[in-house]
Amino acid sequence: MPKKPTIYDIAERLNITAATVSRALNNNPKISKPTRELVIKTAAEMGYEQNKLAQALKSGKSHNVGVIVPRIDNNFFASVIRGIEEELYPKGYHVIICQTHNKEDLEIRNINSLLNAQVDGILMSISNAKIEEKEGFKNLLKKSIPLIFFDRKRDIQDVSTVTIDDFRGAYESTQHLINQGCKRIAHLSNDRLFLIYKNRYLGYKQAIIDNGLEFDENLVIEIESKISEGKRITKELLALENPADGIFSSSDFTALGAIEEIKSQGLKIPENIAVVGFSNEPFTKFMELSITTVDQSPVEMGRIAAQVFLEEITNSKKVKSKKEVILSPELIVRKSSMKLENKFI
Amino acid sequence: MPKKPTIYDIAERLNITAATVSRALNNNPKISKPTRELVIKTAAEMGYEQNKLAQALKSGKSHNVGVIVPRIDNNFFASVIRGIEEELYPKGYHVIICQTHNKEDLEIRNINSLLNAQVDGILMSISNAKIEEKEGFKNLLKKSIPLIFFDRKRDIQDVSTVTIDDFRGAYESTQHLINQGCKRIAHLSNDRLFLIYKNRYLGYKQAIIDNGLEFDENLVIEIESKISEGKRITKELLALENPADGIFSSSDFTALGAIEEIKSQGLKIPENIAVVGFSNEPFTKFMELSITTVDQSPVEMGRIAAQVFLEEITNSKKVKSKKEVILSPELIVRKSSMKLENKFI
DNA sequence: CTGTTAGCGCATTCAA
DNA sequence: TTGAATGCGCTAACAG
Repeated sequence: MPKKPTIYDIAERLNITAATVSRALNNNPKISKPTRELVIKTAAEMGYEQNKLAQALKSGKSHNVGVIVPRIDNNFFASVIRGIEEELYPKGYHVIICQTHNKEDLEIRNINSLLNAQVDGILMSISNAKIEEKEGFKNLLKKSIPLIFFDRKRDIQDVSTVTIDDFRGAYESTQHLINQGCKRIAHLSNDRLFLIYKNRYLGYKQAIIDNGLEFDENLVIEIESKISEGKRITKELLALENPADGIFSSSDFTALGAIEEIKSQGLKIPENIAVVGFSNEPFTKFMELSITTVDQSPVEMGRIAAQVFLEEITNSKKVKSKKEVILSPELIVRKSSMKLENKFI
Repeated sequence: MPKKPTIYDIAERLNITAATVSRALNNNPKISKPTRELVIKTAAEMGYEQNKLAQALKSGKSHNVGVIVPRIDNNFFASVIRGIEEELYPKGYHVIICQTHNKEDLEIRNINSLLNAQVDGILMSISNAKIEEKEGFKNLLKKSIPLIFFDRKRDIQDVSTVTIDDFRGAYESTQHLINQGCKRIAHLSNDRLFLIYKNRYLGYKQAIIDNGLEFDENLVIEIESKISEGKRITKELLALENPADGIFSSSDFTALGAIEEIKSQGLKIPENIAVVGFSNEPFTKFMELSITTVDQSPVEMGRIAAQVFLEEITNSKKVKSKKEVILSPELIVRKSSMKLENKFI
């Protein structure tokens, strides 16, 4: 394995100095055309490749960004990461992945570890419901590197965010269920310290109220985003004396659990109970009883988050500024909520 | 934003030298306990954090590994990456993600770009059917860093691989279809320059022959792993004068396309045609007509690939050696191939 | 046990 | 336009 040539090796071969080589390779204007061309040609011959580590150490820019998500094998997060990578790779950035598994301490360790690695920015979907109270996070805020939240965010000064309009997504979903004739709609929520769940809850509530239906706090339940949890809680909901005739779930997984439970009890979907999920996970489309859901355009979300990062890194001279991007949700009506008589609504 | 303290800052404060600080921080034995403790305490007070870039430049180890996949928003690859990340993070490595979108030239650029970034190893599932012929790849082979192929591999000297036993997975799938009574089984294949597809084809063929059925090359079709392609080709298959009564697909996506087409023609699954896919994508399980498929334990595959990397990085003094890990596939029988009379086979 | 020195590979300032 | 010198932050060899 031959040692990698450095700019010194090529300088020596050409009887010039490393500085000149560096300039030639970096399109520095202060260099003669013949020299530049000679250097570039020789570099190619010698199989020279820039050592980005050295460059990074010198410049203070690693050209790496860290992305922190609960887990990557989840279509939503994977798609966001896809968008981020696609946007950043052409600009010369690499994407470093960290998973939190929803462990609060692991998230903080991820942050520190990325900071040590000198990432130029961090894009994350948080796992700590009150992340702003953690020491490790405060530490991150003090740095001058861009920090961007996507999807699961908290409102924190100087931290830009990219989300969809969760309130609207929830409002439209609930309105859709009401249009289908539902009168008593349950809401499978999640920890509302996370703004996305809070906003979905608020959108749901507002739609109920705006339509003159009775808002019943007992029909709102906070559970983890798991199929089994959806099942478990739906069993309870169905056992109520006055059961729901519609379910708006803040997660496709709990919606799926709900559907399984409803079917196992011999009830019809959507006739007896209509169901709407959230996120447009692939399985919601492929199922025989396809699930109505809200699309969050995750790839786009990733792209935008990456763009916000690029803007912030560019305008870094200016004062820190916060940018909030809110994408439009798209309600995708499928069989789980489409009652026959209303097929075209 | 206060400037980050370096070991010099803490050395100055303590009236000692940076070398001593470095030693204290790195658990070097040649240092007195009081000094070490004082340094550690002071470092903590000053909010010191190690700059891994400098360490990397000095040591030649970035503690980053590159992972190259066609795309990340695909459950199989996302799960492999999950496994890799989980295995490597505790060892102090970060995972850098690159996507090829199945573009051969992009894959080569990804390799170069990761090499520039001084990654300590590359784990990849290839997009170039004959990657060994590409200049950029030969270049990578010359380096002394570990290279590991997972899933989509090529047999190349010195390159370790982690795959499942595709031959066996295919053989068992086909045998299963035969057990269900299928006599004329089609195979939706893919570019067989990729060993995984070649082996699946060979396993299929062997099962046909071993069972004394007629092997008909016309029933083997190479297509891209897309739902639409599965649909298109199934339409052709069904139009044959002597159509198939079973389909073994090397991809869940083409299997899904096949199922959609079969159903749209009013045929029954599995009664008229039984279908088996490959990969155990989540949707195969959630569908009403769940799809029989072969599980590749992707998270495990990622973990193993990471372990192979760690072994190679550790034994780097020795000669380069090639390791081949072959995981067991697991046939998961579901409705798409389970004929009623054979429910328990 | 601790200090001194040097260098990883590069880009940039100051001279010439 | 080019060369010489310096430092990014850290570690390791060599002294002492």
